[in-house]
Amino acid sequence: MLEFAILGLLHESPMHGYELRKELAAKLGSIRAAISYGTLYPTLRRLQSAGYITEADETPPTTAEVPVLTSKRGRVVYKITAEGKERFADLIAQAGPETYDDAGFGIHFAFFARTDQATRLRILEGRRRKVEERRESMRDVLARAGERLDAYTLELQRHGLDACEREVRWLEELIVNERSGRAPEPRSAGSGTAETSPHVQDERP
Amino acid sequence: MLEFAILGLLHESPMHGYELRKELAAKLGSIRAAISYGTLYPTLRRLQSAGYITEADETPPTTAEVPVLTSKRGRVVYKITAEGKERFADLIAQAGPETYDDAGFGIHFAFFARTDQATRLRILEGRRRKVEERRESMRDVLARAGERLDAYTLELQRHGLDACEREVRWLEELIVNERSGRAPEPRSAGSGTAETSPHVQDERP
DNA sequence: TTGCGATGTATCGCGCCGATACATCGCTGC
DNA sequence: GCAGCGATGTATCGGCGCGATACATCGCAA
Repeated sequence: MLEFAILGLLHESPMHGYELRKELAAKLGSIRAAISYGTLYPTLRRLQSAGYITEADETPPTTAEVPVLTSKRGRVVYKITAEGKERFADLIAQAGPETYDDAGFGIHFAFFARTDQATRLRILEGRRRKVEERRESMRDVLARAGERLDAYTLELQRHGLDACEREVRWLEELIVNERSGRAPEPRSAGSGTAETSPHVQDERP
Repeated sequence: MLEFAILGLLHESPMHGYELRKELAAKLGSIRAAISYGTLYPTLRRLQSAGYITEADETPPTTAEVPVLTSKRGRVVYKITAEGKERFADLIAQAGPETYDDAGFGIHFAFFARTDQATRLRILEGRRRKVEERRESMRDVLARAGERLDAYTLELQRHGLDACEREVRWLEELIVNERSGRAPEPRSAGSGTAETSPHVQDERP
């Protein structure tokens, strides 16, 4: 899953680890906490040895040869390879059941701008189905659990049920929009949100 | 974290693994998916060798000695020990920072009926603080990210921000109730939810 | 000049997950 | 009468991801 996110980010521009983590935190802030280094660096290694990313020597060597003696060992910038782009596309296309849990869905959604409309629709509907199942199961618990559960547990279920219902409604909206070919409407999110046009689909480097 | 949940459940009555999983799914349905057996059984083992739980031979031996030859190896029922209850109380009292993330908070909340009021308040406030921080960080992203992020990512942030704001309001309500000494008000959750009175605090076996 | 916070790379132990295997029990259908 | 199927039930394995920790450099403020 993190593999997917990293490939997605490097798809936009080369980056080093620290930067990657910050961008990820910004892009996925609503889904998950910042990625741990204990995950990030091993994953980068794995991606590199799989050939999906390579080290890009940072400084364009023309500027100056000044700092030769300090061995530096500074930041390591990675960039995505052709195989990496292919892999990313595969991961989008496959979209198994793990794509519909909280984390998986969020990450896939965050890269919808690089996902074709049919797949977007498929993922949104899969997610909706999953959240609906969750909702039904919680309704059941709330219905037959008058005695069995204490007041706090019930309150927790109620709050969770509410969140599920909200998410389903949100997904419905997105699905309707998607079917009609529009990108998510800009809506009020500040004052002058720029015209982020659909701009879907930009494969090929 | 799962250690805490298992101890909490066994605190109520002895159970075998499968049952434990189902009860957990019902009690924590709003928080997390059902616990995996790959977690459950090793955890039970760990708890047992730490002395927090023991095997309880299921059948009261008086009923019948009929099935002797079939070696059976059927369900293994566990029950909590005195050390286990102590451990559970410790885990409630400590309530470190991991108590405030999504999973940790949910699990602790689910056992609020066994938690004293002061600790309940402390946990609710810690959680609120954490969600508020998350909310602020997402507001920042939304404010300065007109250009940097695409429409889908923005939509994701908006949905996440909304969820944060709701949770903060929910927590505020709970905190007010808690301060005034009331349990969460029954509210509309069916037709005749029975009088689940506060009934907080039942230590001592 | 000392010290601190941001930037930056890296490892280690371990909790937890999903897949998988396997065995028993009771039901329904042929 | 027995075949198959879904529920109940215990268990292991590989691997992802986390939190803690270590360490090194840079710029700035006290």
